[in-house]
Amino acid sequence: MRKHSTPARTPDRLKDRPTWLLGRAVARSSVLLTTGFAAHGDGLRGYHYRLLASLEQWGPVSQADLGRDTGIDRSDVTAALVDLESRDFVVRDVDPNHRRRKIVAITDSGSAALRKLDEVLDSIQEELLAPLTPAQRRQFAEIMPRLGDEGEADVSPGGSST
Amino acid sequence: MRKHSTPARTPDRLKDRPTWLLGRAVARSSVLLTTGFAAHGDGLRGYHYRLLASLEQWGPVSQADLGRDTGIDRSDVTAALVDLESRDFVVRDVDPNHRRRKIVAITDSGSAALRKLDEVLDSIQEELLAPLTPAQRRQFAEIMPRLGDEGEADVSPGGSST
DNA sequence: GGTTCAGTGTTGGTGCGACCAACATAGCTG
DNA sequence: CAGCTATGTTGGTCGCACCAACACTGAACC
Repeated sequence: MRKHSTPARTPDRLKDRPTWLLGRAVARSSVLLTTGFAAHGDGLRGYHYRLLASLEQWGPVSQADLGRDTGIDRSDVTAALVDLESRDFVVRDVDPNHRRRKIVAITDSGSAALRKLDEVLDSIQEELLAPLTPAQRRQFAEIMPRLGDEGEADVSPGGSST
Repeated sequence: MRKHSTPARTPDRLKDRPTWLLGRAVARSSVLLTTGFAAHGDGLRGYHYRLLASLEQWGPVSQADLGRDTGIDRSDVTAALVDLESRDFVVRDVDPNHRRRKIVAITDSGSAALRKLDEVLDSIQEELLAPLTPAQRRQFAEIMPRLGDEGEADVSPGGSST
């Protein structure tokens, strides 16, 4: 486990700012995620989960499409897939029609790994929302999508997600 | 401006998970922050703001204490302070009682920069919360601190904050 | 009074998520 | 065929968070 990071005291100009609040919440979320993944995730990380989830739900696609679907850069997709392939969670075959293209498909053991990660993630959600009342959880579920969406949203740096 | 990242479509197992929702929200928040800072922030980043804010509010402290206050690692504090000092936003003097220690203090131009950043940040908050009704904003303000706090919270990786 | 010991500032790493640029190659379209 | 676009890959960058090691200081212990 890491050390701390939680500030001993937060300046007034910071402590009520929504961006700060969001950052704090995601910090806790990230702790839960990374420690959970480290403990039961078999060395897999956020990118891996997102890729597997996308493949499981929509079936085989080219790497470029996979990247567009998941919002992950082509180069990062490549790297993560190499990893997943070496674990036999995924197979990549050259598209016979488009010989430059590679069609990626999830394997049975990939699906199994996905389901295992699902359980890990589910327990993390519980832990994350523990401080909230049922009513607050409902409010959370209604508010958050609005903050994330934003019609012409077109960019995105920091957030780790998963 | 960057390119995208927003997934074209999100797998079902992901799209309602609180950790995912949080990640999406913080992604948008981060976009606003980095573009805002890039445009009017004079090359300053989150760490800089946090350090200046802490110094402004609680006055001169040693670097180690600064780190503990802000939750920023000693080594990162050093790097950020070197930066701030070169901009004359901060002065560092050797503590006469503890000659190994350096007392950091914010300068007038540092305070001015802080206030300028405050304005940038304020407008970002507005933009971030734009999709919410006044009632939802109140709920947000009540819910988020609970998610971030968490009594024995002790760790923290990912989240960018600010 | 000398020897441990904790704390301080620095340097140089690591990891993760998100990005960008460039390249060789494969298919089209003109 | 030339020119263009798309694909997978390699190899970078940046921000934030973190860790290890070092030289040094001051204080506590014996």
